[in-house]
Amino acid sequence: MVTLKDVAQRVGVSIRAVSHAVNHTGRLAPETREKILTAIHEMGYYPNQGARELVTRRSKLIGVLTPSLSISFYARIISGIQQVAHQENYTLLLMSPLGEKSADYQFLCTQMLQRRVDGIILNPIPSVRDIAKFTRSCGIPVIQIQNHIDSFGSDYVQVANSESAKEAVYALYRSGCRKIAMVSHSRVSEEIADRKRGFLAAMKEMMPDYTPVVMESRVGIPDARRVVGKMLAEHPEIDAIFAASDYAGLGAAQAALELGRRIPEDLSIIGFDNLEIAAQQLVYPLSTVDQPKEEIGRIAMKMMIDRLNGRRPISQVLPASLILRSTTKAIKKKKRGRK
Amino acid sequence: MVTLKDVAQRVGVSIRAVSHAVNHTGRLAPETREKILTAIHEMGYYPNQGARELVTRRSKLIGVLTPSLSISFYARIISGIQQVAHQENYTLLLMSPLGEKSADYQFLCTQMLQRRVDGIILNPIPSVRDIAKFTRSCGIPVIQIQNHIDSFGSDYVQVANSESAKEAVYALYRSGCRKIAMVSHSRVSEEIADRKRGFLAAMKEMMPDYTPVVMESRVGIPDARRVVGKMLAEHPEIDAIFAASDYAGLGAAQAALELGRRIPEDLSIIGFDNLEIAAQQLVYPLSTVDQPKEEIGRIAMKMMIDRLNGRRPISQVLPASLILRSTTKAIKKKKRGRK
DNA sequence: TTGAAAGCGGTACCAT
DNA sequence: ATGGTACCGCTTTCAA
Repeated sequence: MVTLKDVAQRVGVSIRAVSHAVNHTGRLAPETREKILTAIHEMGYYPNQGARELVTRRSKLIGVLTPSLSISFYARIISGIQQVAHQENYTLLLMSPLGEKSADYQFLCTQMLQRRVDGIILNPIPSVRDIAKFTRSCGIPVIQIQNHIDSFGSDYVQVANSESAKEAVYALYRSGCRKIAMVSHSRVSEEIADRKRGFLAAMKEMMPDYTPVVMESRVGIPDARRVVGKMLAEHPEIDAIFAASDYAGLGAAQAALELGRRIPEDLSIIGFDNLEIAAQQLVYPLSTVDQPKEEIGRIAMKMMIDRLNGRRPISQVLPASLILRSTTKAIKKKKRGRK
Repeated sequence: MVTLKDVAQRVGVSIRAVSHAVNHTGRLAPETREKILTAIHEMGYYPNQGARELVTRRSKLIGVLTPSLSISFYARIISGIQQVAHQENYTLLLMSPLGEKSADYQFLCTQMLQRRVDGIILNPIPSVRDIAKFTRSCGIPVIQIQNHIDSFGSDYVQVANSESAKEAVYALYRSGCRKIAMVSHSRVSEEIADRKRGFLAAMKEMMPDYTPVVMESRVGIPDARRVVGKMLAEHPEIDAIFAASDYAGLGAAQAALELGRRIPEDLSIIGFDNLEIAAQQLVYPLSTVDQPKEEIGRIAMKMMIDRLNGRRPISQVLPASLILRSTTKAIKKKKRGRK
């Protein structure tokens, strides 16, 4: 590997001169700088970040902790993060645990600490609390996505869960549905709870006398399918389901189909997240609430950079938009129709 | 951040002692070591990898270059890589380009070089050749996944593309299909070409007198759908399609459905890759050739470690297995039926 | 404008 | 068994 010193010797200047040429900093005679730059190019010199970090105390590395890479949802968020990281010359250390155990997460934290990441962008993961002590102890900034747990500080970006849930209910109502149920998730997280709150509020607003059915499933299509199967058997009057996630929505669709219900004529479904898997259904592409994933990522990284530069970023709650596909009926009324 | 020196002062030993305690190396009195270890724990000391790298010339960082994170296929491979990286205490630098431009890739290479990655695991990406010069010039080992382009060296792991394609054709044949067509991809890559070779060989073997229809689409569902629509219009006799990828398979299914064909009665389809999106179709989960993605990742990383330790790993061609789901008819004959 | 030199946090060699 | 110390590649202060 060619070093600063090598370049300096070759050009016949001091190490310092080369350093400043690389970083576009300090005062340097234009001609000297020119000579150095061409030498750098010729010799294929690349500054050693590790060495740099040692003296500047900044690794230019951002840890991104995510539950699983194979969920396209997070991949899109990461893509957004990447976009602004790229501009600002930061490198991402993408970390996701092998299993669910909190030991796995501790391992990831250890790795991030050893690499001296400048900050951490935290997607919602289980056993979040275990990690808090790591990040607190070394005092590196954390930006939370979707969650905002106090022990990680106050910087977060998320979607308007409650309001979006309301919009979904309104859409269902306008399309003629009245017996609207919800499938929520049992592993309680704040964002899911918010969606449920929004659902209940909207139901109360539109139909004060009706008490909606709400059931809970574990995350994933299979369990949602099981739960919705039971739900429809017990409450055959249900004509629409608002699902706390697209997984739940897809599970609901599967259950309904198995029971011979037509979608959307007999049962309408709206999911949440707009996962690829929901969009790409050949036969029943799912109506859903779209989270602006890349935008979320971009904003999170921008907030990170603000923090790193000593500024105080402001946490954001983004609007989510309804995407009506095949699992909802066309909306009548005056309002504009399906998307 | 607490340093070696801090720990040494606190315990009252030399820096060297602490270093050896951390690395479980060198000779040390058991009691000294014990004292040091507890101090390390109490003080929350984490060795600075950057500093380590400077002297050991090993970053313990492996660059993983991948076309897109949001394709679950690569996520699964990465998961496999992760598993063995974890064991061997390597950290992954996951890199994927923002766009398709080769400038993007150069940027990623620059980042990897600056971080002094010990090696690169290379998934099949466009403009692969541009990258070769980077990796050659610094002479770091490269393990290729799926491809094996000579300019990157001779270490690769891939699936038996040609043989697997043959198996798919046999399965189609045994289920009673005779007019079997193929949808290939136009952006020529060696793996796709192999699948096509396998397809043609099997067809020639089973039905020497029939010249199968082969058409090409761009990667992605929409274009496959367009191409297959045309194909079925021009050749209505076609009763089965072998697709070079699940995207093509899904596009084929969509086109067939639009033309009023029943699946699998009128048209059978087998894809390739076993993507999540193909498995999770509510109504037409796709029959496909499963690539053992995690296994591929694990093997790639193992090969990487072998290289890094001066051993010469042997490149591998793994078997892929047929997964028959809803888009193929039950196989008659003596052989065992659907999975 | 430019060069010399200190020091960042480690490792490893050489004494003791 | 343990301590002292040179040095890895780089930034940055200080003098010239």
